[in-house]
Amino acid sequence: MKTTTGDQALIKRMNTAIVLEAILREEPLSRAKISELTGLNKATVSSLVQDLIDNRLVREIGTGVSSGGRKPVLLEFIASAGYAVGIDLGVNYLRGVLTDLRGTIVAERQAPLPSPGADEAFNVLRPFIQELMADAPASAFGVVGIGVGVPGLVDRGGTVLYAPNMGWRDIPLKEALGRTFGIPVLIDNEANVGALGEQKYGIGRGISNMVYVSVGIGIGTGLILHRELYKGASGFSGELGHLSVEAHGKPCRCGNRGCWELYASEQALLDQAAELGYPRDLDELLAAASAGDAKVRKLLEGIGEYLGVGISNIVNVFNPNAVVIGNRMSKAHPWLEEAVRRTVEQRALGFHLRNVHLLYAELGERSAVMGAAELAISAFFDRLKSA
Amino acid sequence: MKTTTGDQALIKRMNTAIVLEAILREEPLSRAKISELTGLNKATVSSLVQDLIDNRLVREIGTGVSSGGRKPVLLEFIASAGYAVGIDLGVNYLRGVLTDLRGTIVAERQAPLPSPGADEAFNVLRPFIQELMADAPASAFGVVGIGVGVPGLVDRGGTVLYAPNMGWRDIPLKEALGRTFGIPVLIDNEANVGALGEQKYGIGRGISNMVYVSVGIGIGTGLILHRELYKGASGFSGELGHLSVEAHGKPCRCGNRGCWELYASEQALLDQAAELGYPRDLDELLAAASAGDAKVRKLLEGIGEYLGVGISNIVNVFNPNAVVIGNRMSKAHPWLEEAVRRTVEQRALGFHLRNVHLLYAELGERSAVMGAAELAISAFFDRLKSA
DNA sequence: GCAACTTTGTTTATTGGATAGACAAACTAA
DNA sequence: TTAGTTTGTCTATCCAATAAACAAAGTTGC
Repeated sequence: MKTTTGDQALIKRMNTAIVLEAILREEPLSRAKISELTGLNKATVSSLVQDLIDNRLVREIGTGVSSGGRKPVLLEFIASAGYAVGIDLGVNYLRGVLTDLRGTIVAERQAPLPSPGADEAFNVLRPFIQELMADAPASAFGVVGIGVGVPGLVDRGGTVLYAPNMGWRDIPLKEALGRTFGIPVLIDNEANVGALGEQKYGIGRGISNMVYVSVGIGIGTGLILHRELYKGASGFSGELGHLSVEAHGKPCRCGNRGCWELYASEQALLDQAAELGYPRDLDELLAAASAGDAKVRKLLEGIGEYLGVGISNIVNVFNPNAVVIGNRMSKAHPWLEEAVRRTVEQRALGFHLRNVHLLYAELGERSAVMGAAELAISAFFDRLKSA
Repeated sequence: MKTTTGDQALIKRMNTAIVLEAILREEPLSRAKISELTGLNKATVSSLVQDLIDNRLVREIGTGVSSGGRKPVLLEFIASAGYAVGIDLGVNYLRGVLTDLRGTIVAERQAPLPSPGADEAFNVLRPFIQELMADAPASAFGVVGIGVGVPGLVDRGGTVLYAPNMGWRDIPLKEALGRTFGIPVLIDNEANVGALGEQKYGIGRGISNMVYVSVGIGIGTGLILHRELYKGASGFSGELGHLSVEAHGKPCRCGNRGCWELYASEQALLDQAAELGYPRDLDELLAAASAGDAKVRKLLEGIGEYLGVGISNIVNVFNPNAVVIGNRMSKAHPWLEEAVRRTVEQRALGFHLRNVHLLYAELGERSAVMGAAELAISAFFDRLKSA
């Protein structure tokens, strides 16, 4: 009597999601067109659209041009029905955005993170998020969530199990932020959110199987398989930076030997450059390369080759549609590209090469923040679907 | 008027599948228990069960013991409602089973494959399958499909793109068999079907994320992620045998260098053994190891270590619940186990090690045939669900 | 052996979402 | 002005699931 007939409700939720997604994909759109596109009956579409309008997610924006009969009433998604906070928590910086529900940036902030201690970081993070949230205009749903990308392993409960470069262990970040702000909080690894950012808003838009390689001081990876972030048995996976590419190579702090990131990361580049007397600074090295410094270019080519070695492995293992290189090293793109491409073409299996694209992050330093915001946005849509 | 009310039908199919799966999982089962287990209303369950009985998939097998009231009527799945053929097409052998819908072997056959040419193979394969099908008892659905595992790359359309050890290129095996037998045919890579076999009927029963490592002359792998075979962009993935573990190691025929299978396969073992004057035969080497031959044991330990190197990579990349070592080398299990375990514990990331089990194939030489049969069985169930 | 209680499974009336088809409104084209 | 087209709503109907009542078949305690 009170229960909504169990599964009758499910099919309504499914169809509502189908209608909403059609609008999101092909705005502006009439009811008739939605019916045609989705195969749902016109009456069904009308009813579901009315619900969406009542829920302030969709609005009518006037009539379109006639195609020989009554003019269609065009519908659009109300992107300003809610806002999301995305945070990129770096080892020594903080980057944040406030976006609308479509991922358009409304406000943006940056701050240094002087000390990496968890308590200190939290004391900086709290007002930082508060200020971003204060920038949100009045809206139907308000700020729908906070997404955070962190440089470490995160479990399903949003606890940062281990962030070596910050010295963190078992920091219950999600719980702490959730208690402070009282809205949904989503935490994930920096590479995972970067992957999400590029897949949703960047160069990887719409790609089903994509591997995002975050090349910074270390190498992290985010796996998007079947359009979803892949997580392993424990909720974290894809530590491809610790894929051993030299079985008897240098020992790594992770316990393994010959890990990929020892040969292909920014750290590897800086170490090699230092041996030649260059400063330990990526931007200065890139300036030198730009000015024509042959020794630096040679170094970059070496890094590119090792990147290619690891990417060949990735291609053979995942047979993805695209590999996207992101984070700080993507700035070196012009001097890496050729060596990476050549190495991968030499090493990866021919059948797999056919379908793979080697791409460089389009959002640059914003891959992670945008992905973090996307975490919050998609969690919001998921809640809509299941309630 | 004629359309089955679009989505009303979907929910019935979903619920029917839920009921059927409950019966499959916890036979024998009463209607009341199913209602309790699934949360579906008793009346709904009764109605759906009646449909299943009408469709000859389920039957009543008498009453169970009372728990203080009317005795329950127990239901069971009719495993003999149909049969499936599973074929393991090897480089020089043919292995086949006929199973019922639960995967119980009803008939089994083996034959040599004298010449690996595609036409000759097909001439042997056709009567081979015919004889297996002739062994099927009369049943409601008859033989519901043929699954085949082949040692090569298979595309989504069931064409064998490349089987190096058989010299095959672009052989439309699915189409040929489909035309001959007029029932559904499913073709997949040997390692993929092996993974499926172990995950459904072997040591990996019920495991969500599992990597099956088929160690034979080469190394193939089958990835089961989220309980499903993972296929990449082109429909084939998981060529982990060609994961480079020595970036500057031996060149491989695949074009890469230092591929894992060059160091950890049966071929690697036989080559090393031959250098020491041993015969090129796995069984003889295992007999020697069994008799206490220290040199052979040392060789096996070396193979185990290299297996461990690759498995550490797998663990770090996929964070699976289990890694299952199968195919011919699983026979060497007693002399590999310790070296594999030690190496993985040294090299894989601690957080990932927590949840991973190192297992050896339980079905032995039958992993692949059973997985092939499972391909046909699950395709049959999928057809039931969608029609 | 009987009354009271339990459990199983079916029957019946109701609910709610999707649909087909009719229809009204708004427009084009000739 | 008239005929035809397109859009969107309305209405009657269908169908699967459900709650509640009910019948059938047990058990248990005295």
